[in-house]
Amino acid sequence: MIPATDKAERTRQLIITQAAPVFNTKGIAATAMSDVMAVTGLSKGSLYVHFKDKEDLALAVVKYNIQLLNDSVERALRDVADAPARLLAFLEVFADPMHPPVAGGCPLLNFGMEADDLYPAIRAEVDKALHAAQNRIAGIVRKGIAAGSFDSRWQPAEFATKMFALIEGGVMMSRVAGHNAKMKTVCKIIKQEIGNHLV
Amino acid sequence: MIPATDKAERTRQLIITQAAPVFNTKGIAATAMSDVMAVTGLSKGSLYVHFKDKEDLALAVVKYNIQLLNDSVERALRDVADAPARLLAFLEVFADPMHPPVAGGCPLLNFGMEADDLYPAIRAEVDKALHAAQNRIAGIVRKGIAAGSFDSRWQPAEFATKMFALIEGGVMMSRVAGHNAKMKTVCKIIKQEIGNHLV
DNA sequence: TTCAAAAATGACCGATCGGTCATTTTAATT
DNA sequence: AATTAAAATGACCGATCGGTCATTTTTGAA
Repeated sequence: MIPATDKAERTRQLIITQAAPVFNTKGIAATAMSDVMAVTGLSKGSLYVHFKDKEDLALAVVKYNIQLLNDSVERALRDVADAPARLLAFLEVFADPMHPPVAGGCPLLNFGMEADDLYPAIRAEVDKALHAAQNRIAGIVRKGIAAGSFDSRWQPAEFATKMFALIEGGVMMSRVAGHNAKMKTVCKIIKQEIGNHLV
Repeated sequence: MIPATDKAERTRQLIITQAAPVFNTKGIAATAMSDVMAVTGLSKGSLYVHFKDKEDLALAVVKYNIQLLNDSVERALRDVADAPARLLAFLEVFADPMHPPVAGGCPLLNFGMEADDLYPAIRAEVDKALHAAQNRIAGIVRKGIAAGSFDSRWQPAEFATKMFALIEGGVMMSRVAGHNAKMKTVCKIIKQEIGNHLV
């Protein structure tokens, strides 16, 4: 079929965008197709026109939530030029876990922990995004070194892992606590770390 | 009733210990009471003699998994006297996320992320354990300072949050990746950090 | 050995699960 | 306006969900 109409694609995107916060909040196992029906206003049959099964929908939703997160990062980095400020802008995206940029919280943390034993395709998608996030940080550090902002002995990849592990650990603690106290500590620590490597 | 028999308590503990790895691996939502029947060999009615509903069982299982983790930590710390070695011993408990001391992985991470939006009682239990873990680290640092092993300007509580956030973040990354590479980096970073504060 | 209380059983319940499909509605091309 | 292929519907399916309960079995103290 020649795509004479994009109705299908529009409906598919509607389902994904509406279902995204539900999956990211309740989790995959606890989200029923009836929840997706309720939030989209579509019949069950229609959902299965666009997705072959629940896991297929879940994978699309995971990808979308990850893209929302990446978009938030890119938006925060836009118009920020120098490397130290860019690291702070990246950090700011995750700084308030109780009011996260992606509804339901960090999808890497949420779906990563649920998928690691049960959904290999989703696990792989999260893994890819985790590496991309660390590469984003490492790239900023490298540019900062090249621009003379950071100490050239700083290890970009190692710091990227350190910073992102701190962020994810801090987000988890704050989500469980129900407030941002631990995340504030983590942010302070990361900022000190950055400050220690300025030239 | 005077506890004329401890049969009930023994059965209750059997259910908890057998169900613990199932819940910690599959998650609460994805674990069915039929799974617990299968792993315990008990009838459904018997399960409901000892637990009023699934969430009641889940809470007991969460507590048990957390205790297993705490026991692993205490076992690792036993017979280790000086503070720097005790920090390393603590770290070692979490150093191999693909072969964790508690079957299914770190229960604080697993249950914390699943419970934060859905199970308030379990969330509170995990929160308590997260604070206890950080206090354990902070206490070791304080003793190390008092004993003259660590720089007295080191902030125990802040380092405890830093170390535990790094650990949990590193565990998450390694579980999602399916190997321990990121956790190895995290361990190296924490060891450097400890080394930097030796007197 | 008796006996009462507690534990264990398994059939059974209504609800909900993920998923299917014959039918109707919609939409774009002719 | 007619045609046709795709989208949407909702009743329906068997399986499984969490949970109940009348009955049987086990237990331990008397």
